[in-house]
This record gives sequence, structure tokens and C-alpha cells, in this order.
Amino acid sequence: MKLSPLSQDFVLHFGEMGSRWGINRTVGQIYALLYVSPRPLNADEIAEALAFSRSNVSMGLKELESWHLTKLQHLPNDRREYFTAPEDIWAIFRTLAEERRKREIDPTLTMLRGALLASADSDEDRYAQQRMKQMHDLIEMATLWFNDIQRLDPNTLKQLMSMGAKVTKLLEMKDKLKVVAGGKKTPVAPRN
Amino acid sequence: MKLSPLSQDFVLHFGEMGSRWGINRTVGQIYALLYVSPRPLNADEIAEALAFSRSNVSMGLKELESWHLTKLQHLPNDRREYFTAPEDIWAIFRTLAEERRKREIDPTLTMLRGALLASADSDEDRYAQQRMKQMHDLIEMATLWFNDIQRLDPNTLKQLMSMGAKVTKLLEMKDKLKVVAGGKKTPVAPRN
DNA sequence: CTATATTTTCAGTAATTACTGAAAATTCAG
DNA sequence: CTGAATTTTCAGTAATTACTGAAAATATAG
Repeated sequence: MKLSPLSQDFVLHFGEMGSRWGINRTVGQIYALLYVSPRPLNADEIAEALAFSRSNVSMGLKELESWHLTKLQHLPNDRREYFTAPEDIWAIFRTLAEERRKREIDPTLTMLRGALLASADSDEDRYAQQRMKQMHDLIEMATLWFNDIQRLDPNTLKQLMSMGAKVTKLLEMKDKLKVVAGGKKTPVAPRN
Repeated sequence: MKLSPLSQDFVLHFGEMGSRWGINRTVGQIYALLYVSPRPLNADEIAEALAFSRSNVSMGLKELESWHLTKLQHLPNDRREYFTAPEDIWAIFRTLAEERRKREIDPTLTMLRGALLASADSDEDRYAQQRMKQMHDLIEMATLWFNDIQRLDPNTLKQLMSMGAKVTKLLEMKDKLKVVAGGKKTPVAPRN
């Protein structure tokens, strides 16, 4: 297996990006290779295409599996395992976000909650707790929201995204409608 | 300067998180320390509190500066430089997101655009380009959207986030209104 | 300007992380 | 079962990244 220059560039770039994303260069390259490959690849093909040792590829694939970023399949009359990246790119991003949430956000929220429960017996600690609360609340809100948004079907999500900030126009509209209709004015979170 | 156990935990946790976020452990700890500190700190205080060498702190602070995550100030009758983390936590996340966009997303989009312009003269390359296009479009849309959303003032944003997925109810409402009003029925993408 | 306080740089070293090859384990056709 | 094909593990090594102390640079008070 020899990589075309087109794929080569993509793969190398994703290797570099990988290192900024907590997965190492090797893993990034393997993933990128699977992503652009029109057919499933086995470990030897990957090792050859990327010039890594067979064992390195084995490790990398395991890592990707732990991220739920590969699909494993078998080809008829072939004992080797073949790998692909999931087709649906939305699913890929959802998976990535989900995994990062589990590994990074959740533990952070847990730590913050613990710290907020501890007793603060100095001005420093009280200040620190206040800062941690700000961070906790922001992270929690963003996470809940992201979670919600992410579960929308791709088309709704797409529609929503293309609206961009114009979505707030809808919020205003909603408020006006309520007033006009004389509906009970739901107290919206105070706008400090 | 001695750290309370409360801050200690926070600082150590952020050190670890830092390494998952592309900034190293030291830098993560320095940032966390500034974040929970009720007053500006100078480099020596930071070095003592975290038990790092003075030069390591100097490097770390420079790194944080390059991320626009610290504010530098001077105290009266003191030649040393004092550092703080910005007050507004929304601003902090906006900065972080902005910096990551510049360092990771933008170069990726550039690479993808380049690859899409290149001529593909094999089935493999055509497939690869198609995959890259999917990725490009998704990243571009998400980035534009994120950018838009992020610029909202914190309270609108908060309101929007608390709605979560219910925001799509507004989309439906909008569509219905158009129909009732006899407006042109915009064909909405099917929601599978 | 000089002396001193403070910050930055950087070569060397330590620590961490990535990678390899050889060997062990697993899988499965016959 | 047996043995060949395939995958995984892991100890050793290579490569990378982080950290330090000493020295250089910069800033400022006098």
C-alpha cells in the first residue's frame, strides 16, 4: 500500500493535530488513514502505509478502539481483522465529544463539586471556592447544553447552526408573542 | 506562600487536565493557581507555591501570555511583575476557544481546502476528497456557528443554553407561524 | 552611570512518552 | 489436537518534552 500525496498530506496533518488533541501522532495518523480509505484496512497494510512497526499499529488500534473511533470487521476467507472509521461524520464528532466528556469534563466536575462541599476556613479558601463555583456552573451548563444539542438529528442541527446568532431573534420573538397573547409572563432568568 | 489543601487539589487537577489540553502540567498549574488566587502573584510566589524553579515559571508565564490567559500588572513601589487570570470566566473560555481555533482549526481548514483543490486522478483520491469535503464542511459550519454564538452577551447565551434542545421548538413554531400567515412554505430539511 | 533587583535565556539533564523487535498468546483451518 | 497465521504484550531503547541552574539581559533606583 502506497499513499497518494493527497492522502499523505492529510494523514501527516492529522498526526500533528492528534498530538494537540491528546492522542499521539501515530494514533492520529492511523485514524486519518482509515478515515480516507475507501475500504477496510488490516494492521499490516496500515503499518506499511505509515511505515510504523506492526506492534505500534497494534497499540494504536487499541487506543482508537478505546475511543470508539474504529469499526472492526472481517472479510470472507481472511482471518485478519480489518478496520474502518465510521461513515457518518456527525457520529464521529459525537463520539469524540462524548469520550472527551467522560475523560476530562466529568472528572473535573467531580473534583469541583468535592471542593465546593469542603469547608473553607480562610478568606483565600472562600475566594477560591467562589471561583471554582463560577467554573463549575459554566462547565455544567455548557456540558448539558452541548449534550442536548448534540442529540438532535443532523438536519435539525444543521438548520440550527446555519441560523447562527440569529437564533436569538427567535428568543425575542417568543417573548413578544407571549406578551401579545397575554400569556403568563414566565420569569426568565434575570439578566444581570 | 503555602497552598491550602483546597487550592492544592484544584491546582493539581488542572495540571493533569492541562496536559490533555495541549498546555503542559506546569502551565496548567500556574494558570489554576492564578485563577483561584484572590490577589495578583509574582513569579517568585508562584515558584514557591508550586515548587518549580524560577525559570520554569518564567517559561510558563510566557506560554500563558501567548495564549492571552494572563493579565500583567504592577504594584506600587514594587518592581516585580504581578500576574492574574482574567476575572470574567466567559472571557476566559472565549479566549481559550479563540486561541484553539487559530492554532488548530484554521490550519486544518486551510489544509483541507488545499486538498480539495488538488486534482484527484484515482478512485482512491476521489474517495479521499469526498471524505475531506465532508469533514471540511462540518468543521466550517461548526466553527462559524460557534463563533457567532460565542459573541452573544453572556446573559443571552445563558438563556439560550438553558433552553437546550427545546430551542428547536422555536424553529417549529417559526415554521408554523409562516404557514398560518400564508407565507411561502420554506421546505425544511426532512427530520429523519 | 553604577549597583542592585528582577526577568529571561539556554545548554545540559531529567522525566516522560513513543516505538521497536522478539517472544508470548490467541485464533482457527485442517 | 497441531501448526501456521495473526495479534498482543512488554522490556529495552529512542525520541521528545519538561525542567533546572547558571549566566546573560533588562530595568530602575539612587
